[in-house]
Amino acid sequence: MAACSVSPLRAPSSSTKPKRNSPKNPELRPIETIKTDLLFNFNTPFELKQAHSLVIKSNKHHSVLPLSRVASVCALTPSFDYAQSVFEHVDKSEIVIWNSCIRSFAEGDSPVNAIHLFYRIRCADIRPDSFTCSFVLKACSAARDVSNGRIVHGLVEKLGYGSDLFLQNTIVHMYACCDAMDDARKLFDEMPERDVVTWNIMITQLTKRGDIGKAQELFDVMPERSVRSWTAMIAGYVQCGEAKKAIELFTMMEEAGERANEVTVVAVLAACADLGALNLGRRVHEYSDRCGFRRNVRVCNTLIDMYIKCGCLEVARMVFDEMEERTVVSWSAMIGGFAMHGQGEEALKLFSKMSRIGIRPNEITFIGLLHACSHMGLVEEGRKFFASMASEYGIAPRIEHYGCMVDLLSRSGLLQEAYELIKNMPIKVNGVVWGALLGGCWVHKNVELAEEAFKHLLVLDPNNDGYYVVLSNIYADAGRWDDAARVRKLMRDIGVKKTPGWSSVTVGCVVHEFVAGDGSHPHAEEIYQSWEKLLEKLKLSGYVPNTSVVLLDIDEHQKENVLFRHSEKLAVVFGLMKTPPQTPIRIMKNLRVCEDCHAALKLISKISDREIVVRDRNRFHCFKDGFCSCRDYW
DNA sequence: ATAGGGTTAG
Repeated sequence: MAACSVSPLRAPSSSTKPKRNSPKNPELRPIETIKTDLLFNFNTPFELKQAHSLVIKSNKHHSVLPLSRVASVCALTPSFDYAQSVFEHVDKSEIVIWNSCIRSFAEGDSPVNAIHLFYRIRCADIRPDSFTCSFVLKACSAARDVSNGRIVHGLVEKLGYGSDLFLQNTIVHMYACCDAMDDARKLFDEMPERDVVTWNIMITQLTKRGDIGKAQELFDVMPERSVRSWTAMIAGYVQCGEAKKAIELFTMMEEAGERANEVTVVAVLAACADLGALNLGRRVHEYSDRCGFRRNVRVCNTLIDMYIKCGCLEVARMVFDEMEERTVVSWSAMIGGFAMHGQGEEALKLFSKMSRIGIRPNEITFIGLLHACSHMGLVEEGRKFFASMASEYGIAPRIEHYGCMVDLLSRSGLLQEAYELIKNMPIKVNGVVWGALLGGCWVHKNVELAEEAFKHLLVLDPNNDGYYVVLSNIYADAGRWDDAARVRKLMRDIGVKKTPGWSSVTVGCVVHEFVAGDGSHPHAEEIYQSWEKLLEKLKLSGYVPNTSVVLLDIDEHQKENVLFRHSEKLAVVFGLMKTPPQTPIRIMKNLRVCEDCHAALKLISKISDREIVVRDRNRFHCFKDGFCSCRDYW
């Protein structure tokens, strides 16, 4: 294959034609072996010839499948002209066989082979047709090989296929995939004629690059839209974290009379998962049932994820149990879901079941498992899983896994061991890892190590307000008020702003949002009055406001007022007011629940006989009868 | 035989 090494795609002189070599590895294998391999399992020219003779004997030499297998092997061995001699007696034209072969390489694991084969075809002076070009361009996209892509582009023009719309689309796609967006855009702008696919390619590629604005511009002006155009935009908005816009667009799509397909459903469900939009999620679930989309594994996986992130673990489990086939993604989603909901035992049980039936875990499965161990304080179990990643499954732990381990160790009070783990990590430490140690230092009151962790955080992630808040809390807990104040001053000096906390609660089909201290809500007056009444009952049940979580230099009374306006309190009061008794209240919050709200919510669940499900930044808290599913360990 | 969306974690 090194015969013509100048440019793989230029037509060669005859001297560069590969020679017909004798087999390098003529190991003799009994013919029966080849038979049982169904003629397709050969890799040396010698085996190839044996297989060929079998193809002829079995009278299959007219079918493309064994022939393109023969051709594929030739592409990787020095038997190219032998393959050609095979094709001489076939009723299909030779280029058709090569095309099918290039295509299967282009769509397989090693698209580079498609490019190698194309080069051999050019070397043999065989004229590519437009299909050949489209397949090899597809391979260039997959291999992100823009230089060969450019050469094929030139060749397309030279061979007179330049005005073929199919090929133009493929070329635009190729440039975009190879990160040559300017070339793609230029070509797109210059195209005399475009079809809906052309527009869709541009839109999809722009959204993949996070350029949702430009994608929207094109979407707005395109002459006609297909389901795929809508889907690309919806998926694009989900990808860049704008789930609300995604759902708006989905509504518009329905109004335009377009019917969602499996891919649309996946994107919309992902948006519901992000927003905790259970009602829409349920509607899409029913729609998927009616359309038979539940046969699709990805639809089910996304459904599971949606229910998990909307706090409906049981429904997620039902969808999981009803699936016809499950992939590692299904198992990982479910394991991670149990971990997120504080049901570590279930997560581990599911993992054993998964292993028993022979599904190999991937790196994401382990993130769920380590989370589960962390939430249950299962240090030994976690250590074992962590070690088994490399030793049993050949998966190198990534930074996220180290983060989980540091979290597990430091939450369990093994702060020194966690610190050692960080110091001996074979990969670069990030803020999340130090942040996990800092969190452990808060729980276990270790000021010195907290200072050490914070030192690194100040370098790695100085704009993250959470770390200042935690360190300040640690000082406050230790009675070191001056130091706590110093941290707050440092925060001001650097210009780090505290992320405003918000919570949302769903009432009927409407999501109501509350920001901490919210006086602007239309029902603010009503909510505050309700809170005062609730507060009396809370105090009778033993609630004592924990003002230490308020890090402002104000007096106790003012601190209480700040505390009582925390967004999750406003949201739960509103939920109690506006939803029927006994129904669960579902709340979402952008930050972690503070200690005081956590204590209050436990009591509220008891006093008002309600299940309160709170989706935190990290996990779920399910408050019921005065207890929380996190067992106060979060 | 030809081009364009999608799942788990962070």
